[in-house]
Amino acid sequence: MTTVRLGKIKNACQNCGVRQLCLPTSLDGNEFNLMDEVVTHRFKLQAGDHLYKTGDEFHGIYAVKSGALKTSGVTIDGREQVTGFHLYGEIVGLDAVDEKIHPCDAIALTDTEVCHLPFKKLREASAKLPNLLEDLTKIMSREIRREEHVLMLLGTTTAEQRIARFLVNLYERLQKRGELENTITLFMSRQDIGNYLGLAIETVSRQFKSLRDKGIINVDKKKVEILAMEELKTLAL
Amino acid sequence: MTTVRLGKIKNACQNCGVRQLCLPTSLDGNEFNLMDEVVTHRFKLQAGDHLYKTGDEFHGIYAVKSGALKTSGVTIDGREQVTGFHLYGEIVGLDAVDEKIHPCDAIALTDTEVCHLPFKKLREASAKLPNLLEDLTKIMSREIRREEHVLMLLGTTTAEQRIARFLVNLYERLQKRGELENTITLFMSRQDIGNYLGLAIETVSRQFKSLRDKGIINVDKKKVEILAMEELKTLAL
DNA sequence: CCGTTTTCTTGACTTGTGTCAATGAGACTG
DNA sequence: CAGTCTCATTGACACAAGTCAAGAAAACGG
Repeated sequence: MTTVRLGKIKNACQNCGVRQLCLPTSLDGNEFNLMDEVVTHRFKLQAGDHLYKTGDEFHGIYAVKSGALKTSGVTIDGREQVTGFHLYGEIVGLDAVDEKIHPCDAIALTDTEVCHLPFKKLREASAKLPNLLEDLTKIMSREIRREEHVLMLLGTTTAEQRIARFLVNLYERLQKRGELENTITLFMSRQDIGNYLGLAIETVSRQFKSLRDKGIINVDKKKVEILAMEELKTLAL
Repeated sequence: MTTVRLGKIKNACQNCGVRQLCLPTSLDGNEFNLMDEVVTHRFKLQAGDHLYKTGDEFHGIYAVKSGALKTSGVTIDGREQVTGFHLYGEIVGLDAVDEKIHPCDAIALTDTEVCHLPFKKLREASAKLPNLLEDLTKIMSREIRREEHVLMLLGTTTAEQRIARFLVNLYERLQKRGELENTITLFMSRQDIGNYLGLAIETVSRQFKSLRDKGIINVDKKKVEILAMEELKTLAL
């Protein structure tokens, strides 16, 4: 549970350009050389490690290269609230650009590799590279939409709907990354799922059981096999 | 209930620079002249008018100059879900930058004035003006944080907490705009509030009544007078 | 390897909040 | 002004999901 301090790990990042970040990049050719200046460090986190903590000074955003992270804030009354799960190919830290202080924790859920992108450099490079600027705004826009999506998910819905939507969403995100198996691995705990979906941990457990009883999924520990995707999607409606 | 089409209203926007947008602007002097090129139109909406609808092509973002808007999407199962209320001084439309299509509706809650900021121009100007670029990223970052805040609000909390937090948040936003009265005007319906907070309209009604019985607020139609702010904040915890 | 701790599951019970239904209060219209 | 609509309030009731509690199953650590 150690916070990774920047600068400690100084191994240069070779294969860490925009293209490999799974960003909606439109960069080509020489521009990549410039981009590589932006990416400074690539380093590893173990499950439970903090990438940053609430209140930490903001130095830049992070591209998740492998593994997964959760971001969670602390509500006014002191409870944890998970605000998102971030798979590889996604970006974390965009919520800190404004105030220059991280408003939430980012914690690795499993062994995870991230690339650090100093935001100042990114901005400077964006001024020279129109395409990069476009990418940057798109990435931020996408993050805004992602959160809106979660908001929609949390509106007045049943526990079953939330769990179903959660599974479908996770499946689709993994599918986009080329993972076509029907079995998805939950890297997060039941606690995290419940917290994220606004449900008690027991409810999460019961819903998994209920879906299993209906023959829609198969749950074994952190492995969830989707047996009837169409039915699952119907429940998600 | 008419959608305002761009281009129909072509009156140039005089007092619509960044400074007046209540943005965290750091622009000075001549740069403003460039900025004024970015702002194209300023126009009025009546209560119920759509600024844009889900699926509309994205032409730019909008700065709310007066009044208030709600943004709401349609969930997979066809229900409306309010994702935010936007007071004057705030920006709407940032969630469309990525896909170039508006993922939600933006509807005026009262008579509202907005400025249209073509995003392409904004981006082009940002490449020349480092400060503008900084502002743009900050604004987007702030929007991301705003939504995270709503997420935290919707996590496992009671109806009373949600209503209390909603009122405190609204009060503080109005206060930042220099409105120091203890009476706030809800420009949105109970329906919208309930939808936004994930509560049934009846529950909203009952919670208002309950807070009134406790002597914490005074409700008369859309006017909410806060009698005991400290107690309200305690309930919000 | 066994003891300890954490995480997950399952059951019994309670309660907050949604649903249904009826009524009241304004706002708008002809 | 009565008639129609929409919006808000209030009450009665049911049920989904939270809480409490106990036990099972992994994970961890020496």
